[in-house]
Amino acid sequence: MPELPEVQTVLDTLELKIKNKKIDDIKILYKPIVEEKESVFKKKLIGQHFRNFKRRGKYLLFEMDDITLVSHLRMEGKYFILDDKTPLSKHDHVIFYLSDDHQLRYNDVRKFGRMELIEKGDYKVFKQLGPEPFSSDFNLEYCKSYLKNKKLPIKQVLLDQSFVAGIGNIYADEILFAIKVNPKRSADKLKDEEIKDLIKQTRAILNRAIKAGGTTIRSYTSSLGVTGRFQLKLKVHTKTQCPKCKGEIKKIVVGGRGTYYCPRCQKK
DNA sequence: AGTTTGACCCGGACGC
DNA sequence: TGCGTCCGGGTCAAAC
Repeated sequence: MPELPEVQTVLDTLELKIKNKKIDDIKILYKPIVEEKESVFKKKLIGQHFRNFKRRGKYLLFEMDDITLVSHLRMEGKYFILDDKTPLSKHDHVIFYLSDDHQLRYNDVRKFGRMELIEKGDYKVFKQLGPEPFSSDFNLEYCKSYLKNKKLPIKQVLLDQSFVAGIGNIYADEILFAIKVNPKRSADKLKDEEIKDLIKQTRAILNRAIKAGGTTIRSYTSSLGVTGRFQLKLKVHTKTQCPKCKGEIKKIVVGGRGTYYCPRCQKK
């Protein structure tokens, strides 16, 4: 499940591979992935070059000459850059034929990913998104006022993209472990010091993961696809033993999501 | 009106 | 081998 760091890694890898490449043709094999009508999508993108590569939350933004292609990988979306001779694989859904005999292929086992076109600079599709974790908008005042009357478990709030953009299930667990807060703690019960730490650790963990993603870029192979699979060493998520107290890591369900935490280190 | 919950989209993995 | 259930990111509708 790509979260902010993986999306950033995918973006950086694609920038390295296809910047300024032109789209000659497009094939859509599974229509619901693309929000636009196929004819509109093709008409607006064919002939355009990949100029700039940006990210907002977990969304990839490909700025073309006249329009921006927005892509969300959801659970398992991947991009592959392959030459024309490579046979299609089972879950390839959208093919961009590039002008250099290569293809950018969107592959998605679950078919949950989505693509859409927006006019350049028209960010109203992101109006529900909260601040970027690295931006100055994600600060103590903002967090305090957002969390003030929230009775939901803090884990659930971390996953809410309107609070802060880009955090998913894995990093939410890691962040809460880092700040020693129980995932079920009511969001309004975090102390100022803990909120401060939440901001700090969120940035630290995402930064470390992005750095680890750099490894992914260097070791990129076309057959594995541009998945941005992170290399960051996890401390709680999917673990059984706490690296701090050596106690047992528990798995529970919070807000319908599998949640790992250490009952001894993370206070309710 | 604002907040919270739940269904939905899909197919691989897993249990029986 | 086969069937049923679970999982999950984001969206949207329904319920509170």
